[in-house]
Amino acid sequence: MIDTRLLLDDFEETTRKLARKGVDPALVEQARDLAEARRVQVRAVDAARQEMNAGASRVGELMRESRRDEAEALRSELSLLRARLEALEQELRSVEESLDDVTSRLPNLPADDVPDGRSEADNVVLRTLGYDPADYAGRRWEPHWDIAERLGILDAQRAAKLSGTMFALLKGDGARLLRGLTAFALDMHRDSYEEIVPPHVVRGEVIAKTGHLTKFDTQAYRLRDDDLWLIPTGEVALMGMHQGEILAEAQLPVRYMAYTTCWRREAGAAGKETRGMQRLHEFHKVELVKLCKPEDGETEFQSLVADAAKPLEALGLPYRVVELCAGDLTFSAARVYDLEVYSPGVDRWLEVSSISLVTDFQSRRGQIRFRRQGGGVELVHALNGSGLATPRVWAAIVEHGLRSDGTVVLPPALVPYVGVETLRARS
RNA sequence: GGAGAGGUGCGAGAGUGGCCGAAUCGGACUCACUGCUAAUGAGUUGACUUGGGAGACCGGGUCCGGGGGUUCAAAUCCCCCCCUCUCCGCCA
Repeated sequence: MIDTRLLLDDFEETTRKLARKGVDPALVEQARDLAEARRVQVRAVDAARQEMNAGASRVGELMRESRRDEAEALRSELSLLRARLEALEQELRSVEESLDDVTSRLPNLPADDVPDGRSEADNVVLRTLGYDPADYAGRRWEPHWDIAERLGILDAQRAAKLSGTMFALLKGDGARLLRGLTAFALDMHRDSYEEIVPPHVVRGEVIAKTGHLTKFDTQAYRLRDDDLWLIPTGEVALMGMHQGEILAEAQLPVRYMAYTTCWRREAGAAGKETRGMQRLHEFHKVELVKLCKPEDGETEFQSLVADAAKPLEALGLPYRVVELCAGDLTFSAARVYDLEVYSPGVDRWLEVSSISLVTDFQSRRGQIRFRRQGGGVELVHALNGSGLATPRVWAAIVEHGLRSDGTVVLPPALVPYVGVETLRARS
């Protein structure tokens, strides 16, 4: 959530920034009015409580001095005051509820230099690496699902039998390729990120504070008999680790990575772009997250982008870096770069990593803070991004490695991890 | 899953209805002493919120695992939940 102080102290500017993200100014105004109403109500409640507290200690004094009659009289007086106080408190709660309801619909502010724009069409390609259209002319490319089925490393039929559409079942070298990819990515980042194996099932409270469980975000699967949820991304577990904590300045930046399974309901996503490994209810991913001081956010962001790109380069996959325009930014992000890998099989750029600078948006709800050396407590800034999302990278490797004889050559960097140089159909 | 014990500030730990945002010890920070470090002495040291002030700061309110309740008054009494530890059971 955003800082409600911004609504009160810097309303014009905040409205303008949120408008770039497509937020109706009327909603911002509504939030501001409620924030003001809350302050007024807080003052009223505090005044009543002050009176209450003074009266209560006066009763104590009178009792000690054995002035029973006076004490009794004051007690019944305070009894009435208490009723009034409770009414005021009730009103305050109701204002706070409305305020929370409205502010929970306000996204994070975009960073100032994020390009204007309304949709995906206005996103800016910052750089393209390793891609030459000429490389793909003059020969036939196949989508990975066809190649993989032929090689017997992906079995969509049986996955559907077990679990329905948008699930994958990998076999043989396909399974090994997945396992190799994750080990490869984890090794690549081992010096800068601490590897974590978190629980894959978390409390509703934890996931809610990461912003992945709102009225509008119903991606996560819930366990039927418990208030526990399957993580839609490792970010949820990693960001949840320090909720409610005040870290020492010297601990920052915190850099974690985790290889986890991710589960997403992907409601409404059925259809054409879900074939093969493009979009799954269950997939595997190495996630990177950082917590840092506010002033280090942009630097950490750029290095996170570089870190996320490193495996793609090492695997020799053509990719591009896209900066999302203000209107296309995700709800909690101030800045997002997407890494997209070119897929010759479908002739499209597929998002394999989305790197977000979340500033203090998540840490405010999660109360993840740090104490400055000289004193003073502040919210940490948070960043996250995929270090390697396996399904689409798996698919890209299969498509790019395709040779005319139907076999698939693996990138050399991966060979030690998979144990073979070529994926071929089992005879 | 069953039985018991317990959750208090940065840490340890006292407090069982008003004098408690909270003893004491430790840690950290500041100052003094000192060539430096150590030691010693003095002092400071929770978060959030609201009001005043340019600010240093000052006043009010809330918070003793979380949520309800009793009471003029709750860290303290009652109920529910969460967590930790010990023992038993089960188990990869």
